[in-house]
Amino acid sequence: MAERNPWALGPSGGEHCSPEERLDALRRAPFFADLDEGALAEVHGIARARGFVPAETVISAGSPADALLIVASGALRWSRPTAEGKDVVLDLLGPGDVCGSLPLLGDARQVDDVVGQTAGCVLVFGAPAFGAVLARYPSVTRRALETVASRLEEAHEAIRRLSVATVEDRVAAVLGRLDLHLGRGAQGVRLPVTQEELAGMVGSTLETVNRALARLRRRGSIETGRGWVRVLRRDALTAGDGAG
Amino acid sequence: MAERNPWALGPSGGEHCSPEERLDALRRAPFFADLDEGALAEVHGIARARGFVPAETVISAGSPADALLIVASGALRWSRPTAEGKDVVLDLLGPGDVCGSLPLLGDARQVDDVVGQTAGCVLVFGAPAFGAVLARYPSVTRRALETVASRLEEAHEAIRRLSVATVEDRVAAVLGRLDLHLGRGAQGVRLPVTQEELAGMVGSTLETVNRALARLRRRGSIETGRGWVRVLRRDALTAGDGAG
DNA sequence: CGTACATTTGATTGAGTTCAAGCCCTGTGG
DNA sequence: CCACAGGGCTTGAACTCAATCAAATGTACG
Repeated sequence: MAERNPWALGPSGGEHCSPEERLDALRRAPFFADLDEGALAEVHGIARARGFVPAETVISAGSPADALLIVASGALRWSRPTAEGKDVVLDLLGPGDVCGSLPLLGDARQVDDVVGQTAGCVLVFGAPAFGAVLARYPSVTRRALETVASRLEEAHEAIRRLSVATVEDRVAAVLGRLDLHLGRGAQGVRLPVTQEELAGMVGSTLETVNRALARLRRRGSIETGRGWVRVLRRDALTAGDGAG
Repeated sequence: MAERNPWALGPSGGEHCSPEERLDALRRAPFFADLDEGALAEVHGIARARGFVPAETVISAGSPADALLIVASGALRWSRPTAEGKDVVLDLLGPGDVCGSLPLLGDARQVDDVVGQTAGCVLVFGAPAFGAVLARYPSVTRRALETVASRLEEAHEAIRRLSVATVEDRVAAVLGRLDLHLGRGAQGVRLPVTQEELAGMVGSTLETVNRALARLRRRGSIETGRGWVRVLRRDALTAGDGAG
């Protein structure tokens, strides 16, 4: 198939991103919604850039809580390790999304793993750097509160779904959200997820997810391929998810 | 059984709480951890008190997001309505806990129901009142951020458990958390939950929860009765929950 | 003392996991 | 250019946990 993969490694191997991409990420980050261009440039100066490739660990659970990341390009997978080794994927993160924790925010250790889903680049704030931003721009704290509150809301929705919906409904819901989330602007992008990762996201198994995807495919809602899923009709997906 | 029920209605029908109880709730609320007694008294003056009885709706999903509540006494049930009518219980709230949403925090409507679990009393902040508190005491925003972040963390843990643990493990985990949460200080309090509510909390059914409780009871970890559960050995409960 | 509601227990059914095997695509190295 | 190997996808069959359906028993409270 001769389709260009928008997540493919760039010429530089994908480990870096341009200053424009970095600034754009800051503009999209809800944290900084109230800042003007000058302030954004200043914040940009405080951050450090770091590239990553697929499967590269960017944050590892148990390490000190000393980094806050903002995704500039590419996608990251945020997952929680379990004793049995079956990681639960909590979210996929795209440009403008935030992850990581800081002592400032009440955490001592990172609890979750964050690894590269595609190649890309993140902006990294250390604790002192982010503290400086908070002190200088009080609006950032309020925006951060909103961001976390809306994440909490999404998490509650995920809990509700895990409680009442079937695997097929949950797969559909996750695909709809990923499409909305990672496919900003562009409709019907190939979402870079394997079926195993989807299983981790809906709390199920590879095989069951495969069967659910097969039904969705037969129904014409999606297309699938090796390592990707394309959502054809987002509305059809979210129709039967038992939402309140 | 001749045991006094600590959640029973008081002489006044439980709809009110004393000024001391209200101040105590504010002291326990993480939001106000940085405030001194003078500031607390001032905040206390801004809030309005409201009593509730069991099963009374305090916040109803879909209503305007114009109230932030802090529990002063008693317990509230925070649940999310589903299309099928099977409410998913997201948490039980005790003294010092916060719930509700405000436009300030990015919400337009309440998404969840909050109803009385026992009798008790809450402190209510309207949007302007809470805005005034935020303006006067900036530390409150930061504390609020910590609070919401820790809630998010708990929600992620719940997601992980729903994904990998059995119903019995989930029941045990929820009981452990409720005991820690609602039984502050006093060990082995009768937790005011029915098995149906527990089912809502672990995403299961009445009957399955009953069988799980029976096993835990046989094992000597809990005692149960009509409308309550007592945790005897909290450590024994959390042993097998498949935590990472 | 009866009524309403919570709990308990049994039988049945079904969605989903687990185990097992085969296929297909892609990248690699001869 | 072809063979091969690894990873991801697909499918089948047995099995398991939990939901569902159906009573019966207990218990608080008017």
